[in-house]
Amino acid sequence: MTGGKSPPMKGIRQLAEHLDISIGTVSRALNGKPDVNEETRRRVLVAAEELGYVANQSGRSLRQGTTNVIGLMIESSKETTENGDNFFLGLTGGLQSVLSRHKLDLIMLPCPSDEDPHEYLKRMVARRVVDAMIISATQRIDKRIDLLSRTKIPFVTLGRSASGSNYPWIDLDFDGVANSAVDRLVAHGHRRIAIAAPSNDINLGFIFLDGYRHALERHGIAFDPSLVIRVKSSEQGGYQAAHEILLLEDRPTAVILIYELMAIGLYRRLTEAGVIPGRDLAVIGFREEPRAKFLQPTLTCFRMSLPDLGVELAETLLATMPAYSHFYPEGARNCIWPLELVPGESDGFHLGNNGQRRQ
Amino acid sequence: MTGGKSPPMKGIRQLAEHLDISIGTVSRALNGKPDVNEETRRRVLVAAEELGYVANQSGRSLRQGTTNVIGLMIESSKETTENGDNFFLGLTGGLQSVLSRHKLDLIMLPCPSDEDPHEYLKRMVARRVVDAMIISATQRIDKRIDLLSRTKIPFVTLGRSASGSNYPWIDLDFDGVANSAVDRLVAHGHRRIAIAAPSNDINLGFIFLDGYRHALERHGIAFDPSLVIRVKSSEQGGYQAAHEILLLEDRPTAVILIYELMAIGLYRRLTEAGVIPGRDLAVIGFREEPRAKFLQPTLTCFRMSLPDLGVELAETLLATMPAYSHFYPEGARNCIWPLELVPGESDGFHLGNNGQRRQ
DNA sequence: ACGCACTCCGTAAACGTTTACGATCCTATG
DNA sequence: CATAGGATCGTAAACGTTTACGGAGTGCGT
Repeated sequence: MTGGKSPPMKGIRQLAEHLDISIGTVSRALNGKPDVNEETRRRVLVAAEELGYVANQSGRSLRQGTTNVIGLMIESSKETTENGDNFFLGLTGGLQSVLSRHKLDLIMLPCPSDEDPHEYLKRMVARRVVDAMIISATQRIDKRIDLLSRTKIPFVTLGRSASGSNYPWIDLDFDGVANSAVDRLVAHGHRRIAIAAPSNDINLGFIFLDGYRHALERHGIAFDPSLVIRVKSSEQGGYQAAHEILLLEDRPTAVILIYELMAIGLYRRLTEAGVIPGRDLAVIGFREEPRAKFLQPTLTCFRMSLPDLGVELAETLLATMPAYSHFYPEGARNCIWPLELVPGESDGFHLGNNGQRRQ
Repeated sequence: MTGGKSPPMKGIRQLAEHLDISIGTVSRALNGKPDVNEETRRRVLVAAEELGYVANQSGRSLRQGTTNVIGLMIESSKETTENGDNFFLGLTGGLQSVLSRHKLDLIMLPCPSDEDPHEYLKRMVARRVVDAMIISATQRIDKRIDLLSRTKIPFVTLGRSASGSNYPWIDLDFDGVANSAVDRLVAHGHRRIAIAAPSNDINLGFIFLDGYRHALERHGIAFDPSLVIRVKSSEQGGYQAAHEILLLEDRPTAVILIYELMAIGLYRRLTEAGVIPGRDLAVIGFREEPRAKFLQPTLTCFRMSLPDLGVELAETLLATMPAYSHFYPEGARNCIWPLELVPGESDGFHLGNNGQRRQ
């Protein structure tokens, strides 16, 4: 029933002429400004709906200096691409539930793999295509944070950098995960626990390793550098990790993986060597994902709610934006996001020998 | 070394004043227009780089009526979010490799799960935030196609609808996949082949089933409606499918899944019943994905190159855009994207009994 | 009758670009 | 020398909005 007669609507001017009202009043009516008769407002809204008029974003942005768009930057590195994108999609639901309340739209900005993320971000920011930014995969030292602070673009990062802490970030509780994993394994009698993590450049890996060391310390277990396997967070990395573990003289009885995707490669290499995960080597992975459910034996790993994390990110971001901060007086920032352990079979707890070798 | 002295650059006017050149000339210099001295152009470019000037997108869009942004709409349905997939991110690389050649940027537009995709698209289109659209998950009858055609926004769909065929689309070769799967199973002696597919509303399922029927026909096998299992394309759907298959009186010896994620649920239910995939029931899945590699026995499925598909999509889209069509004179449209079979163990071919029961 | 306050609306400027048009200068050609 | 024409640049209009400002009308109290 709607629309279909006049040319598809050029702009607010046509709408004003059609109503025989001034263009300024139409704008005020549409934007809920006070100085307009309720009856006229109704007429305007009806006509707008009828003719399918929606304000041109460029004109509006140009005038207001604001775009009403929040950008979620995702760098489609080769790894990310392989890993899958349900992480970001999982986030969007929660993000949008908060943003839409303020009539803000979310767009995802995939950084081309052949472009420097810093340059890409710079371009996007300079072009003023978004009002604020959410960035992830934070490096230990990340130029993007300086850029955003310097240009005064509101932002929040998923993952903290090592640099100054005076910016809003949210990070996963890698420390807690490492501690919890070690605790669980030690309680099961394990003393030689390996860890597979990427280079320390990724802050994630750094914190993870740190938590691991502290947990060992807490249990009076000496830290053995040879048990730190440096591999990529991928299937191949997992294969490589298993390979190196098998070569160790005093072979560990357990291994903690920083990423569940590594488990598939690890399983494969172990199986080749006749070593059965869960029985001969306890395995704990990091994140629960649909994929992890494919594994046999099922992987013990950690779960988090992506939608809830999205909500937290959005609220933290809005709290830093002058136009919206009064909605979020707490200004909650620098949150460490908890994860919950999901028991599986890969740590061997389901087997009879839940030996309380706790000396 | 770059930037850092003057206030972060307001606009082209400041740049012009700084150079003591008229604003028009600066614009022409930056945009590579001919009427400008090469020496001045150099000066302008240098100064722009130095001061970190990048044209404001809103101003530019408003004047030119073009945004230089291509939108990839992704609807984050509950299934997509939960399932986890690398599909869209896998596409972006190929898309961008083509788009960046024309200085076009790609943004991903995630439709909120609580908003009608059609309304969402309408909003985005009306606001003129993108020059063209790529939409996916096409329904058999999809209002979005009418909307885009009516408003004359260039677009390409991934997946064809049942309606008029006079628009650019690219679709996966479900027909070929179904045929190839049936051929393979029949060559192995199977006669009772089940298929698990979603409702016919999804055009994908419709075409898949159609290919399946034709393939059976070709081999002189009667179509048995009871072998068509209608379930959701998810893990639960797979479980459900296995359950229903096990209940059938004249149990099929093989099953074709429309989505590899179903395999995990299917495997689980089969294992519960003591039926071993690959030995007692041949299984062929649809799409190769990192997570399919988690399965034991490995899944026979079909592979495609997502980056290449992205390239094809981008080129098809550009071919329909007046400003770029001359780069793609073929105007290639309506392409059916081929897939390649990846042999695994789940179809039992690796076992000795590659029985040539071919009557 | 006058002024004041209030409601409602129209006018026009401004946002940052791009670009059509015309002006200026220079060179070559007659 | 006059002039045509090319090279280079400046001027100003236009894109579609929003919004500060002021004007017209109305009602009310004095």
